[in-house]
Amino acid sequence: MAITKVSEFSAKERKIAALCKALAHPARIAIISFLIKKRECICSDVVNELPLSQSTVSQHLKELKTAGLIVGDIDGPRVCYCINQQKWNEAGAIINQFLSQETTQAGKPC
Amino acid sequence: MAITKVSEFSAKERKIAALCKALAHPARIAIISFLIKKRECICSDVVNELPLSQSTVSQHLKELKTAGLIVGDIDGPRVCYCINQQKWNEAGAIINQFLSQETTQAGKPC
DNA sequence: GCATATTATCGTATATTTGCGATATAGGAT
DNA sequence: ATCCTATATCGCAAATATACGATAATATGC
Repeated sequence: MAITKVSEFSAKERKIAALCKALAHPARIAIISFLIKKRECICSDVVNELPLSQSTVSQHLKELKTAGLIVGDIDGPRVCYCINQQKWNEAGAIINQFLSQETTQAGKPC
Repeated sequence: MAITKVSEFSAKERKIAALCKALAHPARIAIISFLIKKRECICSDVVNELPLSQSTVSQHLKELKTAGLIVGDIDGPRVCYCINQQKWNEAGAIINQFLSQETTQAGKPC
């Protein structure tokens, strides 16, 4: 790829793309769904739920955490994960604003 | 990666992830925004708009087309691109449904 | 026919992602 | 201290994605 051109796009464009990227793998969609359903759970619960190894799950969790969508609270030897309510709502608002732009101003179907 | 585990997830999870993946690059966000604004345009218009080469833009357009989000209509030597209204709306509905799940049933902030 | 314009595809280089096993780290229990 | 459990991280291999130049394909104009 030589040099990535990501930095040449606007902050908004990069933000939307980054959020979508965090959700661009079925494992991460499944993790989010599971966390919403269970409200909170530890890493090993997720490992039991998904067809992936512990290290791979840990990686996906890290990506979601880096994107800010989930939080991990250390609870003794365990880590209790849950949705970051505020960031989740923000992300939803940003993505939905993009998705719900009006596309039918004129009438030409191309 | 040895073997990708994507197929072991549900169709719904894969669908959401695939749509997000199509939107997971700022160039593709910029293309969609541009198409919405201009209503329709040819490939070279997009090339002039983005800081990327013609071949790279063509690749991004192909990904968006494969995801079903845009359509390319051949118009002589040109290709006129525009948003696929129906698919775009469907995609918005699917993603938004996922994003707007209720996350505050109980009260524990984790 | 030939030249030009527009777009797609090929080939290639590099970057990133995905996935796992092995290992490290940290806390709890005995 | 030692063992066990739970997570994170490292190292590696393979798959994908990003990017570009070069080339092919297609349509138009001459």
